[in-house]
Amino acid sequence: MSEQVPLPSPSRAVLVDGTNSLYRAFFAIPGLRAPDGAPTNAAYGFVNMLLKVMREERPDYVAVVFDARGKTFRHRMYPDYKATRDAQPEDLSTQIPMVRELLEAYRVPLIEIEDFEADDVIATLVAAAPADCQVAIVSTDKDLMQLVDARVSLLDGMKDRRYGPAEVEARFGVPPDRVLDMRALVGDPSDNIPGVKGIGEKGAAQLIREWNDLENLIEHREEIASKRARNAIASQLEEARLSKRLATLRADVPLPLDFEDLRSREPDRESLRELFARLGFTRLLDQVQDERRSSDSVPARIQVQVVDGAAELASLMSELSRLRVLPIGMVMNRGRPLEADPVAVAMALAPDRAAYIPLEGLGDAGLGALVEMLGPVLGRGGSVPWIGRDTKGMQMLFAEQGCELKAPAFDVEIAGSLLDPAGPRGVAGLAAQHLGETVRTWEDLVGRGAKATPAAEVPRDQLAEWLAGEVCAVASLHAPLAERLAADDLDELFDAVELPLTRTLARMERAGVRIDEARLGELSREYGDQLEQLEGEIHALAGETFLVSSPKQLQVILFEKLKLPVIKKTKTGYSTDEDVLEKLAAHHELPARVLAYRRLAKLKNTYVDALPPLVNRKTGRIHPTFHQLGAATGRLSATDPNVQNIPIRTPEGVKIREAFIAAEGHGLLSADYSQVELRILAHYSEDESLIQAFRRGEDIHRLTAAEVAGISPDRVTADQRARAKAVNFGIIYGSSAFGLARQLGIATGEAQETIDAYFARYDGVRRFLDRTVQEARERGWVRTLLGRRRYLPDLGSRNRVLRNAAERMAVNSVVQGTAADLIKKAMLAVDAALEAEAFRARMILQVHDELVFEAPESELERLTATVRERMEGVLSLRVPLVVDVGTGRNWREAH
DNA sequence: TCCGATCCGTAC
DNA sequence: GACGTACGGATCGGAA
Repeated sequence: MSEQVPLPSPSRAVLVDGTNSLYRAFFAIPGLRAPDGAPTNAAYGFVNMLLKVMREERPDYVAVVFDARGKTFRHRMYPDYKATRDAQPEDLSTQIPMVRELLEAYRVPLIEIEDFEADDVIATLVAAAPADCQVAIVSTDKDLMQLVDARVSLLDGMKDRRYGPAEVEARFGVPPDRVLDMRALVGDPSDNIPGVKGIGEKGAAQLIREWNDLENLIEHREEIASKRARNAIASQLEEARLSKRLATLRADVPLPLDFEDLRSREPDRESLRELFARLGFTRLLDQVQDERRSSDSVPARIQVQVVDGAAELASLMSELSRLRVLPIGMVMNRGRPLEADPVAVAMALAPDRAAYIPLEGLGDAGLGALVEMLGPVLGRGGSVPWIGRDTKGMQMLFAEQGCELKAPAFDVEIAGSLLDPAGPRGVAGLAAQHLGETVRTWEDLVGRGAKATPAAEVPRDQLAEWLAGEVCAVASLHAPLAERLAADDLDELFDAVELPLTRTLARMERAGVRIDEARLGELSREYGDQLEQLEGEIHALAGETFLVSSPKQLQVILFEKLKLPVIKKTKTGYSTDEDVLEKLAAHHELPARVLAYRRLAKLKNTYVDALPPLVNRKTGRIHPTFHQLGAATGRLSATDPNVQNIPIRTPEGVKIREAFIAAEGHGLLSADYSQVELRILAHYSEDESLIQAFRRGEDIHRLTAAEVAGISPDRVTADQRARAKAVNFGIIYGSSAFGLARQLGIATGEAQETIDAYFARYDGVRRFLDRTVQEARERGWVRTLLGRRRYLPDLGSRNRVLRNAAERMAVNSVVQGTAADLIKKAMLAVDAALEAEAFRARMILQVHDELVFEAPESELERLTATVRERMEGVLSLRVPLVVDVGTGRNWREAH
């Protein structure tokens, strides 16, 4: 990373004047018809033009804009506007639906705004584009010349012609910002804009050069040298002014989308194939099928060297040690690295050359032999930095073979997620966005879901070509992604936190956690019996049998048969969620039974019965996958199982936590940050009373209650404290009075009073919230303490619901994301200490503000001190960080 | 038969 | 419409 020179990399946008382009295509290519006889010439020409522009511009954003159907605001200004135009040819009109379908398949947004022409929409989009975005407008319409400047150019989609400021001036004799004034004089016969009769292009340019703009020219009309021009202008003042108004583009068109919505996307090749076949576009059909058969640009140029045998492997090794950086990739038969059934490994030796190592070709030793040779190069003492996609998985795979790799020098997926948490994940998406190249996804190769071919059954040459393509794409992505990380000040977060964290997470996942299968078996039977019992009671109360777990059927029973009151609606019907059933319990016995049924069914289905099948038969433990940037805020997420939502709040749920146990002779240690998000809020808000409360180590909810009510903390009731706690969390989540009221079961007005009292007391918090939203709106993104970003395009939405939601996300992302920063750093610090201080303890779980360790019993005491010290000292905020530590035989005891 | 949408509920 | 971030089970209906 650090050797990369940060270069600004401006984004590019292509805005196509669809109406203009379609007309041009219609007249340029006569006669083409689909197999069914429908004319297709304009659609075909249009698509080819679009492809040409996309190929040449490789835009990050793209949109096609059409004139509104029917009249526009210009017709109201001037009833004769475009009065001389012929009606749209019927053969053209019938092709517009085709173009719509094609654009949909290409996943290019089509914009058409009532009352406005394409030009106005384009002008609005140009204004909305990011400041550093290079915009290419595809049109031959002269009105668009007025938009040209250093970052905006006009492109002729069919000819190789580009109008920048210099070209515009060469063509019209005036710079782009004077084009309008010139058009005022010249007019436009095709739009029926009058202009000033008697003045042509040459004369107009001269006049504008001399007098700068129309109004100045009019003011000094007596001084115009040429008598003919003087008279013409004097007699047609209003025509000139009207012409200018008509030619002026509106940049304030209300748009139904945000500029971010224009991000280029991969086409839907299935739909394209179907469309091309239907329309008889055989050349395009062949192209898209070729892409599917063999994969396009990147792999097509890649040389694949298949390494088969010890001698070739040895010669590859000598080549590797000379590389500055080694991109490495792998294919596994099953998704999970720990149940590793690796099929092949590949390395990019150059951006267009890869070595492919099928593991079955290496004899019995297979991967082991390869790892043994690579170890010295890529291991902790090794000299070659390595990069890849899923570098955590790679480390797990190697570690299983006894080779612990050093942390990678780059990971393209992590880099991509850091650059934009909402951006594309896989190599294909990243290559499309950052390289403008097409890379096949794994699904392109093997298919999706149940139909997918197992990796081992894919023919070797296809597998080799695919993996070589991916690993070469990784190689090509390295530099541009690194540049963008540096440009966005994300390089330090990436290098110092996210990259080393891949190694910590790999260690953690390999460690896994032991579960008490016997105990879960007992619980399963117990819950099963109780569920059967409850189901019987529910059916009896309902007077018929039905599927209790079906909200749809339950609705019928509750609201139609029993005529219970409807409390809340969902999108499709009446809600039967917990809230509703609690309220209905006052009317009838049945809802309470359903609640009990649901609670037990949830525990049984989601945890009790789901955990045992996840036990790895080699290790006897479960090995959850931690997704390093699983949440948009920077938090981890976890799957298989999601260990981050194991129950804890109810007595029944706690039993599941008790089934997470330590190995023989070991104990579990749980360390969690106390009130970390509120501490972060205190830090950011610089609110003195919050800060002081945390410094004094007080019960923050009790104190909040006391301060808001203006009483002393020891007089706070349980109810007051609960309310304060809800407000404290509500602040972080951005909840409204309505939401708070609903949660606390109080009136909205009362909730509002509590919130008002809170902000009156904690005005620093109010200022922090306002500042955060304000800055986010200006920049389009928020950032955490360590610079992690999240883009919130909806902050500028005209839809209030979307905008409010984005404002809540802005605040929450700063707080939640900063907490994620903290604990990630803490994980690195603790993990480093475990290694440096030769602990046998292992970090095994992370639950957002909690770390869980497993250690020999004899180590627990020393571990407690080390973990607390590292976690509390991870960063220095305006308030202390406090960590609560507990130990025990199972997770409940430890927590 | 498979898959996505919907509803619901668990955690922090 | 109304409280942020996740994952996942069950059901259901439409597509294959």
